[in-house]
Amino acid sequence: MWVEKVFPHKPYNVDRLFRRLSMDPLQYVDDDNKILKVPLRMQNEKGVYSVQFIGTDEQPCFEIRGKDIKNKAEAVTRIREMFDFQMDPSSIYSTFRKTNISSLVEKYIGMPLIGEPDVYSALLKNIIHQQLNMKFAYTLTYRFVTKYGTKVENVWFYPQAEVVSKLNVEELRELQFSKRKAEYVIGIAQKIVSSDLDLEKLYTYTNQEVYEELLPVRGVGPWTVECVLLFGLRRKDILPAGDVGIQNAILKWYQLPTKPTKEEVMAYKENWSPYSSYISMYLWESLSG
DNA sequence: GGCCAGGTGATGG
DNA sequence: CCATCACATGGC
Repeated sequence: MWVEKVFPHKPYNVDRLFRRLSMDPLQYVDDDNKILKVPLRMQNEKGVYSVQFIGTDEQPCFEIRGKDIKNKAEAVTRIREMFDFQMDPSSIYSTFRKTNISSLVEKYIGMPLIGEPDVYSALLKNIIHQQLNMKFAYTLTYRFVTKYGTKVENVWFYPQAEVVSKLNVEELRELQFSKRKAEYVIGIAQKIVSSDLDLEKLYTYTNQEVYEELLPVRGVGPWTVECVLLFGLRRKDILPAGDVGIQNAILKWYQLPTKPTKEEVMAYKENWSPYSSYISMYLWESLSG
């Protein structure tokens, strides 16, 4: 067993981190002891790591624990990225200072970007989440992962493409997937298995290149690409302008007469660059408190 | 009961 | 190239 302490910049809003993860029934969240457990695949092996908060917003500190010492460096790096421990709230704040949405920023500054463990999990999850209310989206993902994924030490791993590629539409229909959603999920997995689609190389791509790579894939539209960029690749300047939740949140915070269109949302983005992903998180979070 | 949900592809002009 | 529509089902 090894332990590594990490010290994010302050303020790090740990309550928002735990609150958001708690919405997902697949997450292992121990709110009383401020412990998360994280599933990571490394060298094709599944490992479970614990992340415990032991500081305060003003003096944030996390302890990361794992078993196998040979994976320590990579695990720590990936967990730092997943929970945005390198976040620099003062740069973010000074960017958002100039904008006219200060009440939102004041309320959520210090909330981290919260990533998925890997790009395939991010893609899979966001396809399942397309066009569903959040409650049902989480339920559907839960059914899928608890049926086809793997549980290690009470922590769920999403199934890999090899497993998903062998499913058929009918069995996903039984979980209450739509026919088309089932086709998307299976078709993408088959593309990955046949090497028509390589998600690993996306890490080195620009945002534009990621669009060009993913948009032609059946089942992947602009919203899904943006969610993969934000949650899978952890890009900091993503604002999913077509997202109905973002649109509703902007409607509310700017007290607009009607819900803004995608183009109208896009017009806000330059004010929030290069950190618009944080505004996206704040806006989503503001819909549930 | 009707409208909406952290969309997308297919269709028809 | 753009507008419209079907898709499935839960949540409220």
